[in-house]
Amino acid sequence: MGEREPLRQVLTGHPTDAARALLGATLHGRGVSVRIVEVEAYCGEQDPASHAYRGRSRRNAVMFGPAGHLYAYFVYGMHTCVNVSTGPDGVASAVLLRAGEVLSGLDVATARRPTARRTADVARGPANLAAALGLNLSDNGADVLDPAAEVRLESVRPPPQVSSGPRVGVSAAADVPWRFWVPGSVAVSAYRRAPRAIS
DNA sequence: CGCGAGATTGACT
DNA sequence: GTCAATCTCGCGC
Repeated sequence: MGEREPLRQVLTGHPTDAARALLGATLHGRGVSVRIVEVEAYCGEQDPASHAYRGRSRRNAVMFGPAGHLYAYFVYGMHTCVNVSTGPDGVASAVLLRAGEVLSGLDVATARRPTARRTADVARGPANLAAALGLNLSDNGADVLDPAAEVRLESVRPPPQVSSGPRVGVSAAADVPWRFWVPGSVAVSAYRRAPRAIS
């Protein structure tokens, strides 16, 4: 994945390649910018852990669309998490944004995350990342590669190293190493196996 | 430090 | 009705 290749083109490829390309990228939005340091790939209809595994629905429709759009979903009755859609139009896949380091707007982000005790925790964890940026379900479908978008992604420089391992908290396909992170980042989530993981 | 449980709502079996 | 791509707090070692 060349640095000069437009981000949209990389995201239109396989979600695991897109996931690696998203590490180190900057997500700007609503007064806060974060450097993405942890993500997970979800391979749509081929992937039992993906929301799109059982086909298209109202909730997962964005996963079936073109790459570079936000797929925001609500879980556990209280949290919003965000993905970036990947793959060509018509093929479902996405990359979940799991953690970021706050680059600017720390005061705004901290106000949105009153329970975070340390700076590293402000955008650590998928629901916390979404909260820090002020993202919610109304952001579903937004094009983050549109330069005029309120929430936008900027490819900067890929990290020197990327680590991979099993995805966090998924109950299916628990052995697939489709979680990617920047080793050494303080904002990377602690790995936690799903309670009812199927290995 | 690790483990366990509660919170709380929408989507889908 | 069941389950969920989570977070936080409290307890025990």
